Amino acid sequence: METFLEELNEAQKAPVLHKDGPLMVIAGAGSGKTRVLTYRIAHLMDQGVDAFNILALTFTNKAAREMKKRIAHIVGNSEAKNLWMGTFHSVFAKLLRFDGDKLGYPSNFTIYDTQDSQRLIASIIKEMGLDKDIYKYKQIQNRISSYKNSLITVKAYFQNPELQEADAMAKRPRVGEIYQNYVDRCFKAGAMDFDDLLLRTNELLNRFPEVLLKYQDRFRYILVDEYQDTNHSQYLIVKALSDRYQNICVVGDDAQSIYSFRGANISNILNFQRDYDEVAVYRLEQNYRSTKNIVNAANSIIAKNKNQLEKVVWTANDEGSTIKIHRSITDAEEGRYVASSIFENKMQEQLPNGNFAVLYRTNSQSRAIEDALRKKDIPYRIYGGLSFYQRKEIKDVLSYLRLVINPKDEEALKRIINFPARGIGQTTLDRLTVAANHYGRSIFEVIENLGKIDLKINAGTKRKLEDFVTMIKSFQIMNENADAFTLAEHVAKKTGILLEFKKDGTPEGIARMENIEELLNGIKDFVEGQKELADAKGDLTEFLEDVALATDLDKDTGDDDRVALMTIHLAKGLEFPYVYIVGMEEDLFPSAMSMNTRSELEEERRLFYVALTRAEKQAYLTYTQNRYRWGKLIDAEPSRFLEEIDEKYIENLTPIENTYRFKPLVDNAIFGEVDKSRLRQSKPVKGEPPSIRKPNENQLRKLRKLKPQLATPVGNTNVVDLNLAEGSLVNHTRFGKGKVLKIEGAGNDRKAEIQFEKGDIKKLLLRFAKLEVLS
DNA sequence: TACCTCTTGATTTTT
DNA sequence: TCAAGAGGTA
Repeated sequence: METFLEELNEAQKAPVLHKDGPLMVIAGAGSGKTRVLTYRIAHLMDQGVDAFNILALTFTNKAAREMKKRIAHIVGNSEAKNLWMGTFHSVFAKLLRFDGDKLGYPSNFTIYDTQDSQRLIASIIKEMGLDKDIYKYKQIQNRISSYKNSLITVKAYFQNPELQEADAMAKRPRVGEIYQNYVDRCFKAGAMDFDDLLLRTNELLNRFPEVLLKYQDRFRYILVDEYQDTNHSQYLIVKALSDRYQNICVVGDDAQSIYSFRGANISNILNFQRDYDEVAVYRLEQNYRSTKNIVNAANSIIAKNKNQLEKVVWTANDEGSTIKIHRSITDAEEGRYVASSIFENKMQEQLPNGNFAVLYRTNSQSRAIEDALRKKDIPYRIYGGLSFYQRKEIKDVLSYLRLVINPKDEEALKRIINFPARGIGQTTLDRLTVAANHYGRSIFEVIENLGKIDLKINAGTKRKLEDFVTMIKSFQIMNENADAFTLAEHVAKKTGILLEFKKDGTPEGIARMENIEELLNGIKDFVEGQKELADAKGDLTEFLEDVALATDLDKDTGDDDRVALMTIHLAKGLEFPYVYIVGMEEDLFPSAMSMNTRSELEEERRLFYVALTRAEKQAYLTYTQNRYRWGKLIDAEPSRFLEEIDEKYIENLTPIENTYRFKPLVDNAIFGEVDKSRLRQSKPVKGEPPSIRKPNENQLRKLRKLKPQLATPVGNTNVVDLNLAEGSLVNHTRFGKGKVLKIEGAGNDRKAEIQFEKGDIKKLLLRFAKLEVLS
């Protein structure tokens, strides 16, 4: 039975065998921390601990699923199914479905995603008659979110003069009122936002000792993964639940704390030893993932940070090759470099696409990489960004389903009451909202009672509203007997939502229809999967909860073999033989928004550390000298992080002196490229990820207008053929007036050296430069 | 209600 | 630069 212990090294074995009392495992990157967690749980079960008494909190639901599978395999019975395992949000959502009624929530409460929250806040701001330029809904939402994560309730807010003053200073004295209204409206709608799932759990455990006791007694062993990324709210939940038995095991790496922007508090892990008595501390320092070169380079970077727990990560793996640094002229060229390098490595080593990952700081960087990979016919998949479930058509269908489960769900109702169009306009909706606020009821209830309320709504509209309610109610009746798939399919057809996109006939409409079909397939899979589980029925509530808390990583990727594109944040916990970290430039990475304080910069550095330590065999760092940002080509400087790596571990593929001797970009006349990617209707590959962009109606309209111009000879002739000579006076959109000193190169490579009046001498590629010839 | 144009913000990361 | 939303007009 215990043979599985032989698969661990001594350092790993110790925390696995530790039985009772608090323990902390400081696990360096790639040191097998998931392994320790998995085996610890298996060992506990093997020692006779009931799976029902174990709670494991992971960072993604996918991680939880995989761990469960692994544990089931190790212990060799079906007990693993009874483990409570998942993200904080999904575990406590489940808990609140049982006991949330004590706080006045229905068990079928809706989970509002960020977009729902923002829309609600926007409409509250509007209803309050506030200036939307001062009260920006996204900023307000952000504020409210951080209040909640710090357990600052509305009441606490109004008792805290400092907070109120801070908002008043920012010329937003009514933030508190917005907060109040927002909380009320969510409650009335039977909805919780992401932060509520944690906040309300805290409230529940604080206010109801018998509930606290019940769960303390149930969760005798608690394990928390990625403890460095927990926020205050999560910290308190863990503290409360573990208080009785003190069997708390946290695993993490302070060097990989990268979520402070959403309230994660690194001091949770730094102070763990102060928070609990007689903490056993274990360190996992041997890295099994990467080469010596990568491990050492990463160590040299993180050493620049001041605030950290002591540890030395080392590896017995091969030396490996140096980290390659590559410079390019533009972001498009950077993409091409990455694509051809992947292609080369693939061919030389005969590797599958799945061995490669491209990591970036911001989602918007994916575009240039995508274009290049597509050109080389290298299959890829983008993770994150606009996720499948956030797409308009998907949210629309889901909104109908949400309304079936919880008719009070205001945001869902507002989305679809007039989509597809059924003659219920904004004016009507406004009147309904006013009435709903007045009576303290939901909009749905107001419509149900139209006859009893005096509203300025004409008979025709009233009938349409009643029809709508009748339709939703018919779905509710159906939901009593049908499974989620049957119902969803019925809804998609009956509401006319499928037809709406079908008849639109544009490529965009077709793509949306296909997405809905994919959603239906997803629901089908889900229903079939759930039926196998003991505690699940495959009903709609379960599905909606799954969806609300799903991340892109959770979505089944299938078995197809693709290069992975994602942000560094999303890559945490993953590993790839070959990793390309692109956009190593100042203001991008480190981000311009995160260089104001030392701690922000240290977080960026930890982010770089995370990025680099994803690589097993080979890491590439690339940067460019010019990059399109905000629609403009801007100068970029190499990231300071490049200089922070010890020289021993790196190799510059593009020495400084070669700055302007790059190969001509013949295949990339700007217009040619943009144009082609827009015109071409990308054929959907099997299981094509939704993130591949298709032209939408707006783009097509523009394209139609553009066409005549594009019919003229290919290439940016009007620019390249500018009547430009040495001595010409020119005007540049950004740099102002200047005089041409020298012209060199030909075709796409043609460039001019210009002395600008402001004093700078710049060398500009003519096919990019926005120049007007003055003489 | 459909269609069009204009304005605005986005490019920091996400459960 | 691009996309989404707001607002105007027929």
